[in-house]
Amino acid sequence: MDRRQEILEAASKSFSLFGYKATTMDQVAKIANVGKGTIYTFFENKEILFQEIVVKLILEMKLAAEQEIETSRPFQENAHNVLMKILQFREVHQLYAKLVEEEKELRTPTVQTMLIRIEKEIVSYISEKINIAVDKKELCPCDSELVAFLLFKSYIGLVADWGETHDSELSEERIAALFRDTIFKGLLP
Amino acid sequence: MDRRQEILEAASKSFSLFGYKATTMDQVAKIANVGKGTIYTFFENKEILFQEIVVKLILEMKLAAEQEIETSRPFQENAHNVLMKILQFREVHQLYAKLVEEEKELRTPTVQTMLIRIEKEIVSYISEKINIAVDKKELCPCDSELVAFLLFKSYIGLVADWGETHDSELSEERIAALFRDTIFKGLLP
DNA sequence: AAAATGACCAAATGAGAATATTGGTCAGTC
DNA sequence: GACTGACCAATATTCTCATTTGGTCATTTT
Repeated sequence: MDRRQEILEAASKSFSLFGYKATTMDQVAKIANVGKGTIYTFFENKEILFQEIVVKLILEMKLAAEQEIETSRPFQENAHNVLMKILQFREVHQLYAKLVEEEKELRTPTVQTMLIRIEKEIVSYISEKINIAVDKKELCPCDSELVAFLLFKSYIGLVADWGETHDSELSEERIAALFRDTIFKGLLP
Repeated sequence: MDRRQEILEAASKSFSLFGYKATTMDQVAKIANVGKGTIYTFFENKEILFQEIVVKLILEMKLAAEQEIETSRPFQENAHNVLMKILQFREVHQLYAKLVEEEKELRTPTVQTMLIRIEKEIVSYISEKINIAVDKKELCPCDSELVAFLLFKSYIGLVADWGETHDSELSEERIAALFRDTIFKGLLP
């Protein structure tokens, strides 16, 4: 069997279960049934190995997002579904959730860097979708990069931070209604 | 002279200069030219003393915000000015800036609690202003609490977090334009 | 000979004892 | 009776030393 692939799977499993810092190369070697040295013939170091796994995570997330899109539906609805899916991904996907947790508690710098990379990817993905919608005249022309950033940060804020200052969680309908009445209303032609 | 007042000023100075954790009661006593025990005749404990100072900070901030408001101008403009003022306050005001820093680096729980309190106060202040604007038919009726939260989180995100993922800072005009074209455009009657 | 291995090493980390500081008290001073 | 600062338990910090870790490379396996 492909040793490289086995190592990737072992590392992915360990990162998902214990996080970046708590995963040792010895452990990865053991799970992959491989000598530790072998890992280094395929991956320069721990961080590079991690990077490759994060790239896979990003692809997975994009795939999950893409599945939420139904071209016949209005942009607003697709955008809402995609953003909610991504935020749900953040909580449900083992690896992503673990990294968010590690960043909050441990502040591992490598994890921090990688999470920023993921966020950048998300924002640029949304930005592309906005550009497409603008071309199709579904939206007014706008600073798509900025609007994407605004949407992402707003959704994160409402879903993840609202609980910090309020007792009850926000319902998805209330969030959808807010965006319908504010940002999207402003963006429609 | 008023001993209570002297203690407050000394504590305020020390909190601003060194943060909450690094400020010792001995130090406050020394700065205030007062025996340590005296502090405890006016304030139950360190946290209560801190609270009182934070309440003052909130008042100061509300005052600064209020000065940005010119009733003859449209809501949008006032809101932008108030929010920018608050964010500037976050960076410029010695005590507020120190607390934000301490929260980021040290994670002092007391500071965390107090910052949440300040944020709550800001959001509820903006929420009130929105309600007034709705009454005056300057804005559509809306979920003012949510819209205030959205505005605050968005502004914070754009001013404070944009730099994390991008090299150049956002200009104030670009921010203003974004909100004009999105959220506010949606809120206007 | 090419690929895989695991004993090995310097550097980082962790445990935990020893020490110093801190928030808070209260017997005594003024 | 307002005020003080030596005092105390509890927490925090520093220091030490043993362990663990990422990464290498001489040796073994295929």
